Amino acid sequence: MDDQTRMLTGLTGLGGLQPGDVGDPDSVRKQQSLGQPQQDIGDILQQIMAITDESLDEAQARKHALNCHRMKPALFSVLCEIKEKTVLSIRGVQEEDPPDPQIMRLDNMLLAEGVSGPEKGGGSAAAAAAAAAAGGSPTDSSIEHSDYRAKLAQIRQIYHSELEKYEQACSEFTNHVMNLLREQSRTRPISPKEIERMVAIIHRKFSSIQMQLKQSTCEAVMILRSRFLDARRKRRNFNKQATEVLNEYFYSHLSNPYPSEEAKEELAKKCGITVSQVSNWFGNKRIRYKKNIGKFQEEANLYAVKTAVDAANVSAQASQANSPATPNSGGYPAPCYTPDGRL
DNA sequence: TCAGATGATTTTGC
DNA sequence: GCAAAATCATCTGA
Repeated sequence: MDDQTRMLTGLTGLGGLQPGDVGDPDSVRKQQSLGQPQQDIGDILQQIMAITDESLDEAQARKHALNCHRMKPALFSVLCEIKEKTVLSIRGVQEEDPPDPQIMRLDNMLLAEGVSGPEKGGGSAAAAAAAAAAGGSPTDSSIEHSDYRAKLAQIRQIYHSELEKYEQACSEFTNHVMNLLREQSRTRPISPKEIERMVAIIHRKFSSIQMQLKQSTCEAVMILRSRFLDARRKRRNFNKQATEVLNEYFYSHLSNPYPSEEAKEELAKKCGITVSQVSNWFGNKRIRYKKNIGKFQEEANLYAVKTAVDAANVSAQASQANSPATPNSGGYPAPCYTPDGRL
């Protein structure tokens, strides 16, 4: 059964009209003899066709009369059904979009940065971590920390205010369109489903605008992060005492310059830096020592002597004259050389 | 201003 | 996941 046939069958069911009867004067005449409902449908169609030939006032009056016609709901119902099964059904296939992965990524990032979602220590925690990693002084890091937090709060405020504006605009526009369609549904066949689809289309358009807002916000956060928190930018040399403590450990463990987790923690504590900074320092030191032993020999000797003196002092204090100076035994080259490589 | 030093990050291999 | 190696970005002293 095709759509046209269905429509006519629908009308038949409602008013007794048969397929092929519409537009056929003989059939109309025949239907007139069959009863009032058939005549109604013919009348409605005739009036619709004739409405364009009339003046505006006449057309308005006619439109009103048609709106009040008792057969109108049935006719609109059938026309809506036909629309559902043709144009709208094709659109419907395209509307089932999966969630956009880009939006999900942006949402996750904004959430992680503490821009979207409930206000939390996300950004400030990141700031604190970065400040700690940068190894800056407490005063410096706290200033940068509060500055970063203030800027992040500003971004958050702008983001939420813009988001609210978009949502309000979306809601207003949706209501407007829905009212318009409901109003129009009195004069042309518009089903509730069609209105729902239109609302979905509007929401999609607004969500694409929201995505742009989210993208811009993410960019702003990234710029802020790189400006305030990029550890490379905030690199500070360790203080002299910290470097000495690390060097002492390195040269006194030259055979195996790989401090355990406990040793790293202790060194970090002594130097006032983080464990990962200790790891970085040892990583850099190992590779740079290995690459250019000659350059580091003087330094190695210095620390070897220092270690020996310290050990001797400890021994003297403990009345033990002959304790070993360094525990070196292979692996990395021994430190006690002259700068030209001689023992 | 610039070269070298240095701390941090990224890439690579195990 | 850890370490080596390469690289980056900043600091520092001349």
